Amino acid sequence: MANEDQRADLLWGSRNKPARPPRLALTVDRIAGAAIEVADAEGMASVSMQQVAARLDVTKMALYRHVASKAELVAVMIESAVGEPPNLRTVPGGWRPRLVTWADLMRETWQRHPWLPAATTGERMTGPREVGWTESAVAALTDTGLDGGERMDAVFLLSGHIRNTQSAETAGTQPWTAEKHLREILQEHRERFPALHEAAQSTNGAPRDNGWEFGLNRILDGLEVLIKGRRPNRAR
Amino acid sequence: MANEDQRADLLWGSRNKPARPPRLALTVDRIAGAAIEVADAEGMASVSMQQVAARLDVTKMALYRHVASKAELVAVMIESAVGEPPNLRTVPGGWRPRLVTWADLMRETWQRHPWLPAATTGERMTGPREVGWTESAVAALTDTGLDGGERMDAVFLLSGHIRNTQSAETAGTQPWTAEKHLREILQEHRERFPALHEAAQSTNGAPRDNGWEFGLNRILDGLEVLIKGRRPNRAR
DNA sequence: TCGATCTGTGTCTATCGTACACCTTGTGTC
DNA sequence: GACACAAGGTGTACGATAGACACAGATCGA
Repeated sequence: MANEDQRADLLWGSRNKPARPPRLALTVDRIAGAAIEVADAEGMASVSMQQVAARLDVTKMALYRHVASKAELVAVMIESAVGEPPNLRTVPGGWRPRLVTWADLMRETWQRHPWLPAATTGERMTGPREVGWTESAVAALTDTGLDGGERMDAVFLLSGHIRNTQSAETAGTQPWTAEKHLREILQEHRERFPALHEAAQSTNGAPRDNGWEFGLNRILDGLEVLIKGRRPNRAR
Repeated sequence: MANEDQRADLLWGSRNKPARPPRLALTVDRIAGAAIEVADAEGMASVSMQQVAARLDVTKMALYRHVASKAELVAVMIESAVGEPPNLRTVPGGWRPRLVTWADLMRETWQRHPWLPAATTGERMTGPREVGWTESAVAALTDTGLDGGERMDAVFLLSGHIRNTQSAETAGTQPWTAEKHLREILQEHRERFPALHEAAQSTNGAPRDNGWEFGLNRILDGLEVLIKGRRPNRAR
């Protein structure tokens, strides 16, 4: 009986709207994918269990069958979004071009998923891919004469710069990056902030990259000073 | 009658527990102060209208008589916590010692209020004191030959480093700063992350400052390279 | 065919920011 | 001195959040 109904449905139109839609099984990957879609489109703040569930046409509680908590979901999102860490051993020219390549790749990834900076803060679970990216960068500094702590500090410095420049979160941190609103305030109180006002004047029209190139070059120059000083014989 | 009761209270014990406690008037400053206390003690995540109100022995809705929104409250907290920006003109030795002084002062402030990094992210209202700190640093770079954009990028780079190293938020960003838990994972998968593992080995026991000194010196060295190249004649 | 095991649903609670209708209380005016 | 009014604090309500827990339907092995 029910069987016959189903057949009739199949014959007369249920192909477009099946009685029981052959819903794809919920999996961690599908959930993470939906969450990433939400985050890409509307930002990390919109990633709630309900939003993600709605996108999968499912109850929010269903997600908890596959994911222990929202924190775990975010962790899976991150691992999925960062992708496989790069292999820099094929990049010629030593540590500096390798770090530049690494930074560019990381920047690309973070631009593709602007929510990554916001998601990768605070105490959280860290996945193998994320650690792999760090491994890549630390490995690029192997022959530099820097000790372990210095190598890790250098990578932290560099990735921190990427975070700061890429993050929509920290973008509003400095007066000149913010809205016109703040520019107006600066204009209005220019006698109170003369150096800022003057600096802002002499930079109008310049293509702003949030200080990305500038900071990257400063950091690498600073590392180079240290590294050259560390192995004075084979310098260059 | 009621009057007599009150008098009796006054005579016989109400001095310790007055019938109507002479509650301090609610003011923006008192609210911000209470909020800062909560944030200092329990972190930014615990700063809710109810928590703050409870500390003042008042309903959460009472706060809205003095503050338009939570965002505004946070803005006032920040302005109050950062304090007056420093005057660096008295610091001798040129731009570099001035920036070091500025960075140290900023670091002190942020250590006193560990929630500041978390609070000063994202789109938000910026107050005059906060802008004043930036003004200080930009002013320190006046005679360096850097153009306006470069001066601002340099300050952004430096303050970003402070944010990254001071922030409890980004502290867990790198594998080695995190809990033993992650250290164990690193130990367990050491064949997968050889460079990280080796670097972690050769740094054990070293006093960790989250890369603060290292990054500061690299950034300043990098700036020095640029500045010296910018004014080759009066180099020093 | 009959359980057992998955997997998704529905209902519930606590907490969040905040809107809105009160009520109380101190103050200025007639 | 009575009274109206405004300022400031209270109580209730709403929608959104994360998540606990009991249940229902399907699927699969014995």
